[in-house]
Amino acid sequence: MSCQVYQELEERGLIYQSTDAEGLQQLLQKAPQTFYIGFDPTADSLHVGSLIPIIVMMHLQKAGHRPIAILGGGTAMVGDPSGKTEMRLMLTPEKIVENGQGIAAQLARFLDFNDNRCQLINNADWLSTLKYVDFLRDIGRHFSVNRMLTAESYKQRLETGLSFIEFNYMILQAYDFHVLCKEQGCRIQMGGQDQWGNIVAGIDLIRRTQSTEAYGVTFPLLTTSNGEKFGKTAAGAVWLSPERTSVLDFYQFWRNCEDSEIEHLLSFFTFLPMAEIKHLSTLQGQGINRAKEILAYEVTALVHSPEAAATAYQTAVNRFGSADPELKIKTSSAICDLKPQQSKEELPTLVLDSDQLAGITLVDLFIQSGLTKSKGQTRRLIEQGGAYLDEQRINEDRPLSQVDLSKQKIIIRAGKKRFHQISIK
RNA sequence: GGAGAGGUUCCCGAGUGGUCAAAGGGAACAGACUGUAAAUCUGUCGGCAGAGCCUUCGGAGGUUCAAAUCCUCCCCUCUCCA
Repeated sequence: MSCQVYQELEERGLIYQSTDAEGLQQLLQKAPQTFYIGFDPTADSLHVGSLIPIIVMMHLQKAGHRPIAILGGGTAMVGDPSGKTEMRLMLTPEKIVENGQGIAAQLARFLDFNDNRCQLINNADWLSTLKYVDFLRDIGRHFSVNRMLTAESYKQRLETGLSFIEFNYMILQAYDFHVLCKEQGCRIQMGGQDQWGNIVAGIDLIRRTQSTEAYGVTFPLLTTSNGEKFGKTAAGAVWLSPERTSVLDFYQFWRNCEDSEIEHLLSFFTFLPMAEIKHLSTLQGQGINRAKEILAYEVTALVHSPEAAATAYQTAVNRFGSADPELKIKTSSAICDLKPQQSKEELPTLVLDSDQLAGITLVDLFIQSGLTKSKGQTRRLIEQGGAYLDEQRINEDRPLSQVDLSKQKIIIRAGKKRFHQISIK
């Protein structure tokens, strides 16, 4: 099995570039390897953009290799200019630590940390105690500025401006790799496509300091058809934490992907066999909607839980109908064990008692639920016919009526797809 | 340190005294069409009220009946020079 893992990744399109595909394959076949991927603690939760690295780690761990997740506690103090057009806001050390804890908890959902099968290490452990002059003499001497400037990640920034602190990022990341190679025998680094320069810098450093051949792999950068970064929506990024992105919204994010993306997304983000994915991707009309349901269910189950995914699925089916009510489309996904029933539904809910609702207008209600952000925006929504109360189009703003208040719950809707439930105490 | 260019609403980018909440494009949102897709078309796109006010054009002052637009100082970015 383990000898197949590189091919598996390749087949799924998870590999964008590789420093030495053949050497790497042999290495992975020969013996269990330690590899590492860095995560920036820029927020206290990961978002869907980090899902690819996580999935790759899962694939490799399943094949018997040992992942190290590096928390960029030290490098976050500097800020990576790669792939960015502007300098990032600097985070306070306290915030970085706090974010790191959130991320660590999330990673534990995906990877097996037992028996040292996976490690989480904060690079602040060695970076924060570095001595500047010593570092320059031992490590800095191995870097050619001329060479660094040719890196794609810097080229872009040379147009708009690059500060020295960011310029150092590459060296620090290379040093991470050097430390991990020396102390953990880690010879493989992986990362997003924009990390190529940083990874290669590490490999060069290791060759010079340790006379060891190290390897690097990058993943493709996901973009939407507009070239936008994947995982950004109107509401911002799609987060893995249910507090930041509700499970239903998370499910819907995948459910609403573009037709043309379905094959990619299934192969990247699910563990379904490739043969099945190929088949699902060829489906047309309602069939492709079933493929999207499978995608949404699988990813939600992975990130949240099968139960949460089932509930989100049920809710969506209640709202929008099922793409394959007779389960004609074959799949190995557990979704086919679920029979959509009317009863189960879980919408994002706002609980208010009747005092708070007394005299409240529909406009205010929409704002309180978070479906809209301002009164003007809500009025516009109503004017344009996109506001609904219990499936009835709202024609004008009005206070909630006695009839509304006598119900236990009311459902408001903005546009076709965004719902919120108000539960009345 | 010297010379020049510039910082405009989510982004890009026009605007150089009133007709500017600020062109145009993108993104976004709503509607129509659909398959909870894409493309397309239509509308919206600072806030509060409802056609009047408030906040916005790097920051702080100033000139003026009136400033994103003029003046002063400051901050930041880029380019060239030392």
